[in-house]
Amino acid sequence: MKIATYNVNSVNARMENLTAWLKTAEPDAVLLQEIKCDDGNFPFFELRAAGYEVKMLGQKSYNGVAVLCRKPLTVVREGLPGLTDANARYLEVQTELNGSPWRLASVYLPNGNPPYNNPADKSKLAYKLQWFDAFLAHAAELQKLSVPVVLGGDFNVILTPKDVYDSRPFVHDALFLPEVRKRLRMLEYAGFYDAFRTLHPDEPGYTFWDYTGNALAADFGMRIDYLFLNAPAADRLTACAVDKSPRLDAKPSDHTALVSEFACSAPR
DNA sequence: ATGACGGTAGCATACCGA
Repeated sequence: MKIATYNVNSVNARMENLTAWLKTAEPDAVLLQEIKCDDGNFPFFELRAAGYEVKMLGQKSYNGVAVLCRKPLTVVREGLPGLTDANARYLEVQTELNGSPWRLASVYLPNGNPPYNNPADKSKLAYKLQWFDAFLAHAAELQKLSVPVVLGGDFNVILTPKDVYDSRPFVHDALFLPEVRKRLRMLEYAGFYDAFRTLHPDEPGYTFWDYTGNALAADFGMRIDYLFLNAPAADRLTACAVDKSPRLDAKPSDHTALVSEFACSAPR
């Protein structure tokens, strides 16, 4: 049973890539970020035809998250508790996979960097930290669940220096600031396991390569997309890998897919 | 410090991203 996360950078611009990838990768559930449309423009029928139930939290032009699943989905929450957020960044659903209930959330954390025309502006970083704190508080609540939980998406965090081709250009970047990385470690301390790093302690695991320059060819990547698992999900984890194939397609997203595989039941 | 590249809105160019 496979659960993936994929920042598509516009679901409509990526439909050829996405449907081709769904056919070859055969994930049971996919957490999408940056769908960049509202429900009036979302390709419900095409994804249904590809074999997936869909729940989405959309927004015109920017952001937007969705969950695709081979099995029926129930929306548990749109947005985070205690946070008034104009942006569509969090969608939590309940489903049944391999005959047991699973809780899945598609997460798109704010970037946090200032606009180019105002490098001194700290308001986007403040929003990122506020969003992160609301997310951590909710993640702590989710620890009370006994069912497997997967919190996956684009976290916009380079967790450690080995999660980027070179950390030196990023020391003042909102993806690598100490207060941002500390918050992602807090998610781990709260009992959520980094699926990729749990199984691959030394591989880069990059999930993003910039469109510009020779970033892809030179492998100037970063690991900013994650699947975080509570203990019941981590006990079922059998594999986790970056699938670089969507990034190598024509007209790709700048991110690629991260895929975890799970056994039917936890070991005893 | 800036720009490269791509997507969206909307029709020129501004905003956003990481």
